[in-house]
Amino acid sequence: MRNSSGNSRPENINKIYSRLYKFYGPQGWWPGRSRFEIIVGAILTQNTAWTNVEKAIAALRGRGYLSSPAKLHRLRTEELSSLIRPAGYHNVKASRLKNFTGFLAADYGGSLDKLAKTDTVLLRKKLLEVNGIGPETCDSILLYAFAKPVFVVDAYTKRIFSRHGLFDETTSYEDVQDIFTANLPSDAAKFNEYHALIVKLAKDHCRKSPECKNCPIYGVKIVAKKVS
DNA sequence: GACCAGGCACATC
DNA sequence: GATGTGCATGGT
Repeated sequence: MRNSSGNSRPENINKIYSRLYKFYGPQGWWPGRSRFEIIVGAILTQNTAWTNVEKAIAALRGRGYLSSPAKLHRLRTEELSSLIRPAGYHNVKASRLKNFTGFLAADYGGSLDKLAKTDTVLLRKKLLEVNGIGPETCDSILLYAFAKPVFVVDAYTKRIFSRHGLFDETTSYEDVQDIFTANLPSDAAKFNEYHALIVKLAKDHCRKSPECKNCPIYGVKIVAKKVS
């Protein structure tokens, strides 16, 4: 059986980006009206379809709770949980949202501007210490809310690029991230678009049929220079 | 009615 | 360190 990781057409990570961008065009991520909305969305979308997240965001926005982190922080956890119910896992996510707003209040006086000025490496470390913020949520916040040049890895990235021979499916989050970072210019706009394009590709082709010949990277073996 | 969706924490071995 | 499990709703 011929699979899509066949070695007939080797291309590098940067070239795959160009190919996807030409095929799909700009994706306009992240869908959010403010930095805080993007952060809330990043937590709510954990293992959840975005259409469900939109309902929860709309409920919060309609009541003015997304106008400032402090406002959301003052909301009772039970009520917050009830408002975000459509996004699923509403009890854990309500706690996670309040963990973030609590962290912001305690360490940055509730100021997203102050947080934005923090050194990226330090900020990443601190965000990962917040219960409920793991690597993908953390990096989504850094990239999409604060335009930091951090590559976001998700289940789609692993599925697609392992299928095309770039790494083994069991490769860790950090190792996958290092491969992309080492093979692309450190450009937040490009990281933004690339991750969004991977999600688009996954939804468009690679979930239902890895053998789909209309896929823009069908039959391509993706290669990378070694991570030092 | 099964399966999946832009994860994460925690228990257990 | 690897593996298993709970968390939950809504679309296909």
